[in-house]
Amino acid sequence: MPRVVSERSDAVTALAEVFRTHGFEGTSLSVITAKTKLGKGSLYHFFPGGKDEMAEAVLEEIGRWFEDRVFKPLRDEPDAEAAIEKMFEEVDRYFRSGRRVCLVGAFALGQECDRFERQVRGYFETWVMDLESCLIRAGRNETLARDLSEDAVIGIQGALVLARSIGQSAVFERTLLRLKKRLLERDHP
Amino acid sequence: MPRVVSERSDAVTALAEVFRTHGFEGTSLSVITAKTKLGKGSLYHFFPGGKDEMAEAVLEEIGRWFEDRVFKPLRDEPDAEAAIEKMFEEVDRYFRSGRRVCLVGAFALGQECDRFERQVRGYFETWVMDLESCLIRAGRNETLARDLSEDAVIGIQGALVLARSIGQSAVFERTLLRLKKRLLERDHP
DNA sequence: GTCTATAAAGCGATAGAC
DNA sequence: GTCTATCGCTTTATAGAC
Repeated sequence: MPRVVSERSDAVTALAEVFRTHGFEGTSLSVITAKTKLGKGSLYHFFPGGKDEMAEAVLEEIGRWFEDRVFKPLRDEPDAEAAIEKMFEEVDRYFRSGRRVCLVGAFALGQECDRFERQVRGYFETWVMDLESCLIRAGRNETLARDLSEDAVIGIQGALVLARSIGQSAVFERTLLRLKKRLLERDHP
Repeated sequence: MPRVVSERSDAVTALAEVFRTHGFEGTSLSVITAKTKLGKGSLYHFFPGGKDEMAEAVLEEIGRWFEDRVFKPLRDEPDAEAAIEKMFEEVDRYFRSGRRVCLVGAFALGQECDRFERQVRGYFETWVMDLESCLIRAGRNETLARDLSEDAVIGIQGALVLARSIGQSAVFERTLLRLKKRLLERDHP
């Protein structure tokens, strides 16, 4: 049987899925060892700080993923509209059409919001800011860009809540389309 | 010193706040006894089913509150636009301008979504459906009404996530205004 | 109804052998 | 690096006195 984890970075990927599924408090070391096939010895070797350090590593990985695939393109891609299209593609893929939850969003609603304040706040602030700058580059005025970017990030997070609640990934897909249309509309009211 | 709780219904109100603050998994009996000033004996007298039954009672109370203050007016109030105005007022007050979290939304993002599937699904389905019927009563066509109502519920939930993340209740207020405007716009594109 | 005492299990974390 | 054993603590839940 192949090992699931052979280095720390593999562990982080597995941990992300566990935390997403069970939440921070609901994730016990025993479910972690079960899902990662790593004993406590190895876990504490990789993450001396225990569960907190594991969650921090996961948040860091998530932050890096979004930075590479979403935020940086929003800032740097010369074609602003292409960057927005790409954002929605990546988001849809990442959240598996709404069947996967946003760990940062889930943390935001719980006590984890205080425990990991820096990472949670950073994730959302960056997202809104970079989308805003992209919209400005696309020719929107600043007020509208701010409004639209906030609205889009809010819409994605809210859609994840609703899609999971009523068990329809169609809700998520529909919402992404609506948000994209709103962002790309040339002559917005 | 006055007792915080003297009947089951008082306990439920206190429990709601505890679950909202600590989440389901993060809420231990010790924090419950601390916040409700009720010993384990009384707790298990009121809720023989333990924590699960407590959370169920809380969800029921939340459902009833929204039914009375939000859902029923959306269905029955002759003046559809007044019902929508009322919805936003009640929502803003209930969520304390975004400083308070939606327990049902938080449950939706975690394992509690399976454990309390009926209540979580019911809450959101009712909300979307009743808002939809209200919009139709206000003269919207069915497709648009469906889209707008989903968009509004999503927006509220997403705004709660974002407001808590970046610590600004202004985000929540701004979003409510934007959503209300969108719902009440006479000639929507 | 509310209390105290207590059970049984699970928790995060550590130690030390290998 | 990974294992097993174990620590000390907290957890949910129950029992029985009052």
